[in-house]
Parts: sequence; structure tokens; C-alpha cells
Amino acid sequence: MRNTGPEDDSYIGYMLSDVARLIRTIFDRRVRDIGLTRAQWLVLTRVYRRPGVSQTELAEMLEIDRASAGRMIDRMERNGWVERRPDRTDRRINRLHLTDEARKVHAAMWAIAESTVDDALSPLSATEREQYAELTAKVKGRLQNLAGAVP
Amino acid sequence: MRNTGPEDDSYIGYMLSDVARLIRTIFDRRVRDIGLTRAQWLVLTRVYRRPGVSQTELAEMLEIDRASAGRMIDRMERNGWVERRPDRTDRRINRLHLTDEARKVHAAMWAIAESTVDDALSPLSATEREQYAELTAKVKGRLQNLAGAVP
DNA sequence: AGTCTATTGTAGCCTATGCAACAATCATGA
DNA sequence: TCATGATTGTTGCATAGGCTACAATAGACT
Repeated sequence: MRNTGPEDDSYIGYMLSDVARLIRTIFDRRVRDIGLTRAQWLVLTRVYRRPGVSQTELAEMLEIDRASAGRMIDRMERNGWVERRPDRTDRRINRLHLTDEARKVHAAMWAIAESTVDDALSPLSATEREQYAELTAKVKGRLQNLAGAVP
Repeated sequence: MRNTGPEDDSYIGYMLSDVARLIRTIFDRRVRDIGLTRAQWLVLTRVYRRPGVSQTELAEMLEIDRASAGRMIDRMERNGWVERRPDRTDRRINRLHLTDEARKVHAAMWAIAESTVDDALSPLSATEREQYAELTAKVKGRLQNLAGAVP
């Protein structure tokens, strides 16, 4: 790492955020064709990965306010994509589940996600992809420690 | 790349966005101590890297609406961090410049950014960092092509 | 049981953002 | 020259987000 001034476009810190931003932008553009906004597909993936998640847990996963998450769920419930079901034992909690319609949309979205990531990694060889995944996993693990600890 | 279903937390697509999100979150937390919000430090870095940028260009770099950018600049101008200067030849255009005060804040912010990135990459050896930077650069280049082309 | 504290989801308020419409300005071409 | 279209920045409107306060509920402790 030779030059690490704020002017160097190849600074790894910039490149990491650029890669994530570009993937997100390209994915947003492709997924808009099936009628999804970014906020909506974020909710969709989280509830898909964790059915029965509570509203507060969803808000934490998305790093947004509980109130904002509640209003988002209002809208997606009105659109028939997500259901609130009462918790068996705790009457304060709403458990969230995708509708059949939403699961179909998720399948289409996932196909787009995979092809977008494949496109992004296309300049890497199979070996390089493995390396890239390993290095990224190491960095992610370190960041999770940092995020978990008190700043 | 064995398992690429939506349930696999080690899917490279997830990990890439996780790394960027975690860095941003940790950096946000550290930089709040010097009185900066995310929207503000984003403007700060962009105008620092490109002094004399126009409002429309800034909006494009930040991927936000022209109107939103204009109002953000209103606030930062009121706070004495950025100046609007008229373009020499085109009276429609405002050229943006940082104040001395803002440049001081940027220096402090950059120190925090560097230490955050260093912390994130701390589990990698020097060689691995080089590899990681190279691979990231390749992916970024590919994504810029994709973003530039018509979807 | 009763009391106190913590947690969940929601409503109100203010701010921030995107979209559309607009005036001012520039560029192009008859 | 001047008429037409494009671009820049701003304003109004509707929407989405964060913060605070609140009712309902759960849990712990006496």
C-alpha cells in the first residue's frame, strides 16, 4: 500500500465502498423491472432468510428505526407481500412471514442477484474467486468483532 | 463456490455488502464524535476530492436528487463548511468549495477513516492485502463497465 | 397477588428525500 | 438576430425516515 492519501482513487477503502455501491446500483436497476424498490427487496431477503422474525429484530437487521420498520411492514402487508402473525406466547410480538406471491418474487430476485454477482466476478479466475471469498470472509469476521465491541 | 442459495451466509454477494456496511457503520460511529453525520462526510469527501464541482455533478456522485443535493448544500453553507462560487462563464452553475474550517474537519475525518480501514484489514498479511486490493480493483473495473453500459 | 421495570409495536412531530414544475441561462441553428 | 430546445438550480408536494412518548404486555421481585 504505497499511497494512502484522500486523493488516491485506488485506496482500498474507497474501492471497497465503490464495489458495494456499484453492485447495489446495478442490482437496483435490474430488479426494478420486476417492480421492487431497494427498501422492499431488503425486507424480502431478510424475512426470507429468517421466517417468523419479529419487527424489532427486522429493524435491527436493517439498521433502521422500529417505527420505520413498522410502517414499511404496513405498506408491504397492504400490498399482500408479508403477513403479521401473533406470537404463541408473547402477545406483544408480531411474527413476520412472506406470502406465496412474495416467495415467487423472491425467487426471481435471487436469480437476478446471482447473475449480477457472477457478472461482477467475471474477470476473476476460479482460483482468484476462492481467494477473494476467503479474504473477504476474514475481513468480515474482523469487522463483526469491531462492531460488536463497544466503540 | 459450492453453495449459492439465499440461505448461505458465506455467499460472496452477501459478504461483499456486509463488509461495506460494517465499515460504514463503524466509521459512522467513530466520526460522530467530531460532529459529522453520514450525509455530511459524504459531501465533504467528494468536494475535497473535486474542488469546484457543480451541484449537479455532486448529486450524480452521491446518487441523490439534484434538489436534495441543493438543500444539503444550503445547510452546509449555513454551517460555514462549503461555499457556492459562480462559474466564470456559465451563470447557471454554482461551483462548490470547502472552507478552511471544513478542510480541518476533513483532515480529522481522514485520520479516522484510515485507522478504521487498517483495523478492518488487520487480520490480513501484507501479501494478502496486496492480493485483496488487486482483486477488488479488478472487480471494481468490471462493475464500472457494467454501470456505464446501458442495462 | 401486587409492584416495578423492561420490551414491543404504534402515533405524532420534525427532518430529509425524490419527483414534478418552474425561471434563468446557455447552445444550436434557421 | 432570435426562436427553439437543453441544462442548472430552486420550490412545492407527497413520501419515508428518525426520535420521542405512549399503551399493552411480559418478567422479576416482594
